[in-house]
Amino acid sequence: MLKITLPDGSIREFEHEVSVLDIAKNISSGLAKATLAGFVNGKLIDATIKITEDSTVRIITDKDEEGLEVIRHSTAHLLAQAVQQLFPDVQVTIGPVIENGFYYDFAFERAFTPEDLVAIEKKMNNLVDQNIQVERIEMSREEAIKHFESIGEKYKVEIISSIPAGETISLYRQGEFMDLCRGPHVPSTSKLKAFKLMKVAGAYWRGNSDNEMLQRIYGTAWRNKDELKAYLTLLEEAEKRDHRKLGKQLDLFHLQDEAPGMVFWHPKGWAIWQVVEQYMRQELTDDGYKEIKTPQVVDRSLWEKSGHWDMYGELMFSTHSENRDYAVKPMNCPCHIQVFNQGLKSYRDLPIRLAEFGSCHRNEPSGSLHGIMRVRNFVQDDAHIFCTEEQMESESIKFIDLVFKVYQKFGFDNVEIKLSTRPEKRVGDDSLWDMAEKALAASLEHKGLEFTYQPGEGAFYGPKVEFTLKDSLGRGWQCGTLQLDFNLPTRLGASYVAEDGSKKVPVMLHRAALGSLERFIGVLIEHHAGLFPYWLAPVQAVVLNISEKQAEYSNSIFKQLQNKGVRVELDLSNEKVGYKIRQQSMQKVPYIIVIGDNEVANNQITVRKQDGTDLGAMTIDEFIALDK
RNA sequence: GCCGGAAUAGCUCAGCAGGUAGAGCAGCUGACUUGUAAUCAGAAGGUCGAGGGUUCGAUUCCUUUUUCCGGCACCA
Repeated sequence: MLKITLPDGSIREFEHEVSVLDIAKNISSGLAKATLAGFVNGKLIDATIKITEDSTVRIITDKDEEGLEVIRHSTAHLLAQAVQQLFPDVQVTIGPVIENGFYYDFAFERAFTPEDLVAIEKKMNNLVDQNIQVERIEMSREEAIKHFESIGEKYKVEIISSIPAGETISLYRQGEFMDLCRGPHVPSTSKLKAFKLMKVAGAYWRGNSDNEMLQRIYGTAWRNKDELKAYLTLLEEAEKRDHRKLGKQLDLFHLQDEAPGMVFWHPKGWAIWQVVEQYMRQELTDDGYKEIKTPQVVDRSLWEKSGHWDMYGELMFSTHSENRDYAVKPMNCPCHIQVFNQGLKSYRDLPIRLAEFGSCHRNEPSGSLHGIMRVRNFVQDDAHIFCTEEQMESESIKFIDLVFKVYQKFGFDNVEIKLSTRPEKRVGDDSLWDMAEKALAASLEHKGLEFTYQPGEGAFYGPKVEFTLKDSLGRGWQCGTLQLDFNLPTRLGASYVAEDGSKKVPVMLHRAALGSLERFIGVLIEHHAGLFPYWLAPVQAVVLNISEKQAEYSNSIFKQLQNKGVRVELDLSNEKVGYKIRQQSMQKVPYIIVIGDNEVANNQITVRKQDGTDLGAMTIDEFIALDK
């Protein structure tokens, strides 16, 4: 007798061992049809595996998140099967689930073409129609190795060899195709109903750039066609919001061949920049920071002392003059320590918070550049806080508060937090790392914030907290950072006189809320799809006349608005109103002010919002007082 | 940096298989003096990313190179 406990607490008894699928059949045929896998005693397993002991069972269908994962994973296998049928020379490697889909890496003598993708997808659909059963097989390590060696799959052999001894080696067979896999998988290929191959790309074997490059095929997979369609629509929406496209359309900035990864800001883009920078400057002042400015080009010896030359020498722009080597600063912190080091500091002076909107250059690998999101010349809302060990937690907390306040102001309220700990290549004693990692975790916990650890991802001088904000399309952008550093102050000789008269090394907090302003403005563009809120809009209003007769009055309105601090433009061009409104609407100007004979006669303005709402006639003061 | 793709007028894009380029919009000129998302007409606009090669002839083929795009790797 076998007792199966279901999520609602009910217990079903069976004479013989049963699979999740059997249990589902016992409940209803509809459920059986929808069954993809099962959650048995806390473990996700195949629907067809026999359960031999009393168990708690949850049946997984496509309604469950796990169900969708299983679908995606099985679609990756389907892809591999199709590829092997079409290209027998291909070796299969790995095919995991990723956000929104999956990929599979193949070793192939050439790259897949878009035409290949079409053929592969067709073959996949064909395999779905054949409704091939998916079967789990367990093997000993030796058998598995022998099997994959016999069919020339050397990557699989390598993977098996890296599976810890004692772990079960499982394979999945669908038709003639058999893949090494932990599972679980859908019971048959007919469960895979909505997928699409997206793109091909190169990817290093095992993610290591020393290894050979494989051919990766990306795909997306969903529960049904509607979900697939919704996802593809989302991608289209994202494409429309692309900051590179909008940057051109809205005349915000440009990039050109002569300065790869460095932005030419146009008046409108720079207007946004100024709003963002001035806002941050105000917040920093309110929070007790002092703004400074430090040199752009600094002698190599400083970077050697700081450790940057060793770590990042290759990625720094350097120059020389009169037998001296210089580097263009890739970050502000070593210079900030120089400012701190001027004059004797007492514990009474701490914390000292030094901020700088300093222009930094990093010679990022060519392939990593991306619009204004990843550039070689950037400015951060950067600051370094010098404090005592006692102060580091309260300073961290203070900064965390600032980050959330600032993000809120820009309209982001979904923030993810990660804590990156000591990397392999690092400077400083482990005892210092212990202390720093603990302090960061403690301040996050103090704020009651949830976070995940990223082991080994910290900076070479200290651990870091990363703040990733989610935009209106749900995409994540890592912007803010908080790093605790005991090392650079030591290396660069920073000290203060403690209460007992001894000299101590201050703790340094590296912190930025927005991160690179270039990147942050890129995120703002995509988040708002170019339709900036009034306070950020580069042009907040445009005054346009209906005919030449109102030119003079329009000009005086324009002047008055400008005097009241509105970023306003004037359009007196000899065009019809409809045309002018269309032009300004496409430029996404929040308010269009139309001036005709009526407005002149009544000393008023007529206001139209970007979305077409007509706010009617009003005075300038009424317009200024509008809740925007 | 690595794999793959791309580069044509200010912008968006055509240009079949080698015979020195075409559209729409913008810009310019003129007419019209306009009431809420495109008024009409005319003229003009290009070393086809850069260098080298094959060819009688190259935007087209080959090659080198730069930049961009999609990924990978990297991201102090």
